[in-house]
Amino acid sequence: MSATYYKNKDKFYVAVDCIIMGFRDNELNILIAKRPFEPMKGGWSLMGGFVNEFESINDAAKRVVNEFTGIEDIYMEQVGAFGDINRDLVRVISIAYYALVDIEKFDTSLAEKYDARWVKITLLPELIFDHSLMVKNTLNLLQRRAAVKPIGFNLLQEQFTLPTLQSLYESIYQEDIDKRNFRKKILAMDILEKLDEKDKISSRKGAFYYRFIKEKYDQLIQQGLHFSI
Amino acid sequence: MSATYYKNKDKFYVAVDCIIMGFRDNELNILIAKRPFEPMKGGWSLMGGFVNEFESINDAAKRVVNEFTGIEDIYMEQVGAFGDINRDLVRVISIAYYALVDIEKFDTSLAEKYDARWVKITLLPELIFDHSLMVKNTLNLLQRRAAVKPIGFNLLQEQFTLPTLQSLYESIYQEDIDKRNFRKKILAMDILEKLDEKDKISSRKGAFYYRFIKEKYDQLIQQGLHFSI
DNA sequence: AAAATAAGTGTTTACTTTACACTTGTTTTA
DNA sequence: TAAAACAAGTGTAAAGTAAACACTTATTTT
Repeated sequence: MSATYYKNKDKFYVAVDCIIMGFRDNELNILIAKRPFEPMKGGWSLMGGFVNEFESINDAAKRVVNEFTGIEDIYMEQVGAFGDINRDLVRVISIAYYALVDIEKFDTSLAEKYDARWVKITLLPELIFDHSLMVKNTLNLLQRRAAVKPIGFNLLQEQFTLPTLQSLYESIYQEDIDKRNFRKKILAMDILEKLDEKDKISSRKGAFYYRFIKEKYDQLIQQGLHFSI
Repeated sequence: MSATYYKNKDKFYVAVDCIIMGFRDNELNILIAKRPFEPMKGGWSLMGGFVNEFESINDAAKRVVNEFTGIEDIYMEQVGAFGDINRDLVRVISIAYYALVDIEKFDTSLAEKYDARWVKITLLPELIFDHSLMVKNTLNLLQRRAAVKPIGFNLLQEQFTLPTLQSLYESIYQEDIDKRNFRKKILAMDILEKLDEKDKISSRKGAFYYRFIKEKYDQLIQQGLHFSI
């Protein structure tokens, strides 16, 4: 049986579609592009590509994100497989991944090359195929993840202020957070280091910069405690 | 570009692997089978099958679970796609789904046919390929889901006792739960109906049967409240 | 020098979770 | 037929967590 087992089975194109997220102007942004070919030419699309025979799907997703952003070492997580029939002219099974990137590291020359742009998650247009559903599921997943793992820092530069960090979480949860409660909670975990320098751009008084200290986080975990916002 | 776009892309066999869960003897059980063909012939495997060209991956998963259990109308959820290279002789990208079934509805004749058996989740042998990882991820997902959605009832018959329901959650979370706190919480939601009949088999005193009332749950949700264990 | 602006700071209250031990109903056994 | 065995069933108090809430401070602009 084994030799012939696969013989009459169908094969599929397998793609990865990436929900590439950045944080800018106090809001989550997603990189989308005008699709340059049929089907759905001209429609708004996530950044995607096909899986090659000799790479894992994780590697394919990393390759795609790197291709469209120029960024290496990206925090990514799989959202799931989407395989409704008729999602394309030719049937494609697509696996969605979200990626959290520091938008400052984005190679802007690639935006022109691929006709891509960062769009606030609250202002996303309708996307082609099931891409809008992928974004919806991603936000869901991100909300659950960001509550219990310090993944939000992947969206920020190494130094950030607490007001910025708070507005990041507000953008993820799409609701306001009390300033005092937020600071109390995040500082109580003792995973941030306060720096001497202040950000004087976004306020007159200036807000102190902080850094996320991975070692302190690891220590926290080792003590059986956990990150929680 | 469009016409030739797919031309030189690789195609893949796509399978679904199903983590079919039942509840028996106060423990979660998973249906596994001895693989009847190469590669990995004789190894313990989840129940799987290939996706056909003209069905969605969700439908493929439903078809597979029905094929191996005889059960229709199954609660299922996708766990994710697994696509490491070399997971098979011929490369297969597999999409894992978990299914929660009432083990009493299981067509036992199929167990013989497929050399399948229910194994306690705590006593699972090593499974082939990445199937053990799929089970691990499933338990993780199930723990998060069962905490906020009343999906556990899919594993029980229509009538069940509170001690049984509690041991179900204990098996999902793999930890003991306080009897009084558990009852308080589940009854406070007012989504169960107490019946007059008792289960006299598993204790001398007998435990009252309850039923899950979906209408009451829907009402709960409509009030902006939510299920939580 | 006053006004404007966002950063920064503690306490109280409400709610949720956890810990904890005895009584009840029924069957089995002596 | 009484006592022992067994799991079902029940309530309260303490601890911990989350939520609500308003003023002061540092700096720049006018």
